[in-house]
Amino acid sequence: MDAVVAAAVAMLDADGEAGLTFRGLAAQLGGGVASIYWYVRSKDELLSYATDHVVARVLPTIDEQREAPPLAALRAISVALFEQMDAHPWAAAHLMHDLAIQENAMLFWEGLGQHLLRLELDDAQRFQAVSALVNYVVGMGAQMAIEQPPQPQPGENDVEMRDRVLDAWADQWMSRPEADFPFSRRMAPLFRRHDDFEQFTAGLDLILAGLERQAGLA
Amino acid sequence: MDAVVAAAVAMLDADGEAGLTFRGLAAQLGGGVASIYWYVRSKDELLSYATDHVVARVLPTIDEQREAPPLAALRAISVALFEQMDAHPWAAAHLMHDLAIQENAMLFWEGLGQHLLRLELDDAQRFQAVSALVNYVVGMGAQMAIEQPPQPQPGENDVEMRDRVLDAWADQWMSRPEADFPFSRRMAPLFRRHDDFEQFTAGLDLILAGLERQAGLA
DNA sequence: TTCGATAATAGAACGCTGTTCGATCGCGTG
DNA sequence: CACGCGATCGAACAGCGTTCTATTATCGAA
Repeated sequence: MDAVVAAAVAMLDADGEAGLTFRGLAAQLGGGVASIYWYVRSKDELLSYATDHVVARVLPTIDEQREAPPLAALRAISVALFEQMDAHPWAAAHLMHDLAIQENAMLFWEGLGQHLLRLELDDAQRFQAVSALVNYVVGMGAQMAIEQPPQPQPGENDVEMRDRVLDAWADQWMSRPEADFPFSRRMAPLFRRHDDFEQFTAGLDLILAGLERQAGLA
Repeated sequence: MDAVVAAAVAMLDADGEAGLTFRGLAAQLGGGVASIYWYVRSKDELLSYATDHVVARVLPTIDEQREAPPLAALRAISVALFEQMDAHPWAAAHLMHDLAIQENAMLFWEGLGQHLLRLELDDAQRFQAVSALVNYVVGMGAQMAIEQPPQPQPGENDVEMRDRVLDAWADQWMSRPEADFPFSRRMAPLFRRHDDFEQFTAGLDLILAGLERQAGLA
């Protein structure tokens, strides 16, 4: 079972979601197609297991942050999940889909929540806060995945592909008339050399700043 | 062409993404399958057109907010897009996928950005802010879509289905041991009667509060 | 009016996918 | 030894997106 999920994760990392097929997975495992169905009920379930498999790697961070100040802990845990989304771009789209399977996603949710219990908020605010944080992290991860399509041109390394994709986006912005798109044109050069991680933390800090104020700490 | 996209949107609204097939779409249009390929290059492209079709309905709001205070305008425009994601849950997953096709998504991005130009921020902060806002709205829309699966049980109206799905989630939380999941168990009753729109705006206001402070307004 | 180019449509087929079925294997227990 | 059960296998099914090639409709130029 672990072997099935591990092989699935490897295939997803290599070729994205379209690259994971039951036939390909069976071939990699040296077995038949139907065998996989003994372990999982469907491809959706397999994707849920695979996603939970990579989410497991944020659990140490959750543990480490147990004694940290609440806001710092929320930040560190969110960053840890984003790093996994960045390393496994296919995962964001399937996170939180089936909590009966995704035990680690449940632990992540709970891990954020426990730090919110330590802030001076009412329960509704806590619920909204954890929801906002989770959706921001997952949404950002999914968006970053779009910018990193798993189809590199032949004879092209990662950084070259990244430059090509970013240039294509920036060109989209620059191709619009200045009068109607002053903002997009102004942002194009920034986007061309933007850093995903930096952009993610900047938005995260906006949410945390709002939370800090709501908790009466700022 | 408009008829193709309109029919596709109708099918997507009815049965979700899995409910849109070229054969079904061709049957609804009273034509052959291959005819659709004269208008779109692939299903992805069709989904991009369909998504842009519903995004078009936020354009009036963007126009109305031209003279509003920047933060209020950012809020109103974001809310308008979320309302479309709520009405068309399939759309969130495809927003911003192909800006060459999704002209209205581009206008939405620009619409947010122009209000950020009116705040006292540097360009990097503006870029990060619009990115955070867009990803939050889209991410939240995608997450809400998960909670609203387009497969109602037979003989069940919308509110009954919603109750059933929400109860299933809340039961997931309540089924964990109290000692390990104090937060989840405490949130379960809130989730059972939570309102998507309220939850969305609460998180949005956190981001806007952080932005307000960053701009030196609070 | 006729003709030819081009926009648009149609049906049939291809290759691939997730999924299911029934038979079969390996192996520890009684 | 034989039984039962966890695990595997090959073959088949229905459906999908996509492509190919042939055919029709439309319309301006001669």
